[in-house]
Formats: sequence, C-alpha cells, structure tokens
Amino acid sequence: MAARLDEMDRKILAALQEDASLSLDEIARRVSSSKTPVWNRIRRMKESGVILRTTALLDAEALGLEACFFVLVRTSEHDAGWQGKFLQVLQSRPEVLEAHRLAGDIDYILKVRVKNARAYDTFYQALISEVRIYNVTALLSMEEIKSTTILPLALAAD
Amino acid sequence: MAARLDEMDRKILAALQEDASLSLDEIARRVSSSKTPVWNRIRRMKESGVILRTTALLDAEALGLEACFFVLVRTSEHDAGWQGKFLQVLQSRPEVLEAHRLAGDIDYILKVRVKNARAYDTFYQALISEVRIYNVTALLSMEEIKSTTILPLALAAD
DNA sequence: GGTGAAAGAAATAGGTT
DNA sequence: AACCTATTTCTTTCACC
Repeated sequence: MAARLDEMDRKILAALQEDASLSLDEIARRVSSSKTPVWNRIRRMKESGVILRTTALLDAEALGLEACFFVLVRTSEHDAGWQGKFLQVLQSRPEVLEAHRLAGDIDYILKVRVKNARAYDTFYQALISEVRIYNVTALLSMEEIKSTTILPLALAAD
Repeated sequence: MAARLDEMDRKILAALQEDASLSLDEIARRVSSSKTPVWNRIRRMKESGVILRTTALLDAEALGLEACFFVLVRTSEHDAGWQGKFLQVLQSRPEVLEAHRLAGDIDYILKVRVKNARAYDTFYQALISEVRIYNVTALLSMEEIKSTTILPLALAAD
C-alpha cells in the first residue's frame, strides 16, 4: 500500500504540507526542477491518494471553540451492530475531530472540540443516550502545546 | 479574542476547510456573492489569524507511517525549567503531531505518528532520556475511525 | 459591494534528450 | 519515461465605479 516516492516527491510534499498555496514555479524552484514535472508528480500523488486534499487550517480559539477534550471510552459490547452504531454517531457529530479504535483496555479515544464545558456535556449526554457505553473518562486540555498536520516524511522513508 | 464573523464569513470558511483550492469565483457562487467581497473577507481573516495557513493533507498509511500512539504522560516535576525542556523536546520531534497539557491526574497527552512499534520505542527512549517522566502509558491505535481538521463552525456561533 | 482589465498561474500539447 | 518550451485557459489582484 505504501506508495513509492523518490526524494523529489518528498520535497514537493514537504513544501505542500508547509504551504499548499505555493505556486508551481516556487515549488519547482525549491526542488530544483521546473513546472511540468512538478505538476505531473503532484497530479500523480493526488490520484494515488498520497495527497488527500488541501484545506485551510483555522484557529479554533479565534472561532470561540475554546474547549478541547480527549475522551477515553470503554465498552462492554463488541458486536458489529454496536460498533456500526457507535461509528455512525461519531461520524454524524462534527465536534468529534478524531476517533481511534485502540488496542488494550481502553477501547476508543476521541478528540472533541467544543465551545465550552457545557457544550461538551451536551455532546456526552447525546453520546451515551445513543449507544451503550461502559465507562467514559474525559481529559480536559488546558493548553495545546503543539498541533501540526505535517507528517514526518523523513521518518517515512523506506 | 474570538473574532466576530457573520454568516458569509462562516460560509467562506466552511468552503475553504472543505477544499482550499476552490477558485474565488466558485466560492463567491456558493456564498451568493462576487469575487471582490469574498477576496477581502479572506484577506481579513488571514490577517486576523482566523485562517492560520493552507496545507495539503497527506495519507500517513500511504507514506508508510503506519503506527499511531496516544501517549499519556505523568510527571512529578512541575517547575518552569522542566516544563520548558519538555516543550522543547516535543517541538523538536516531528513525530509528535499534537501535545496538550491537561487538567487532572494525567499531565500531558501526545499524539505520535511513526512507521512502526520499533520507531515508537526509539522515540520513547529518546523522550525519557531527555526529560524526567514519572509515568507513561501508550495507547496504540488499531484503526483511525475518524480524522478531520474541519472545525464545527455551526457550533462556534455566538 | 460590483465590474472588468492587467498580471500571474495552472493546465496541457508538442517536441527533445 | 521523464523533462522542457510554448500556448491556452483560468484565477487572482486591484483600480475604478
């Protein structure tokens, strides 16, 4: 599944992760190439799914979304029906930014972004009313000390 | 600190979160306006820091970064010196995608993206050799069931 | 806030090594 | 097969209404 990328592909990805609004000319300059090959490589990486999409990152605090919780979920039900329903609830809730199924005694972790603690409680009540959950621990973030979408390409090399 | 945004600003942000490569014409069409006001609003929101940057989101699995850990950190040291050093280590490590200081008995949570469990161990050994840490629990993600950078603008409204 | 023209960038075609 | 040059088309930017 891992796409084979050469050094130039990685440099292009690094530039696009840093700033997706760079012009082809500027990217070409940075990777010591010219527009056409860079354009072809980007197109290929979009088609192959290495580049998922390009997005504007917003400041949650500036938008008034001042609370962030990590939610540790334990369940006693592990059948497909329950899991499907749980997944559907997570997908339908825009305040759930991330959800992972875990190995070990905690079953799921969620990252939830809301306006305040009250809004989190509204989410929590909705969640437990829609699916049976054995145990929930909410970790409240006091400070986001690092937040990046930039994947470490250097560590990805084969 | 929360910027005041009207309905049109929010619609523009929604479009840009979904696809930052949309043309001004297309965004203007979607928000039932024309290029100039949309362009001015985007510029204002960039200047005011509501829009942080635009980035290409990549597929971590396709790049061979197949392991994701959430790391719960407890420390016994809470002085500024320790905290500064810890922060510096997190910032310098590209595999740390997120780090939050928490309320409650767990002090920090990290999200760490690496190639495999061995690469995580390398990171872990480096971390504990650079700063004193009382207790670490690593939660291994088996499956990313949701992952979005799209903030819920509807829930952000005053 | 709208219009439109000038500048700039993206997308593609055709030729080159 | 990958790159370079040139052309067309689309987009951004900005002065003016």
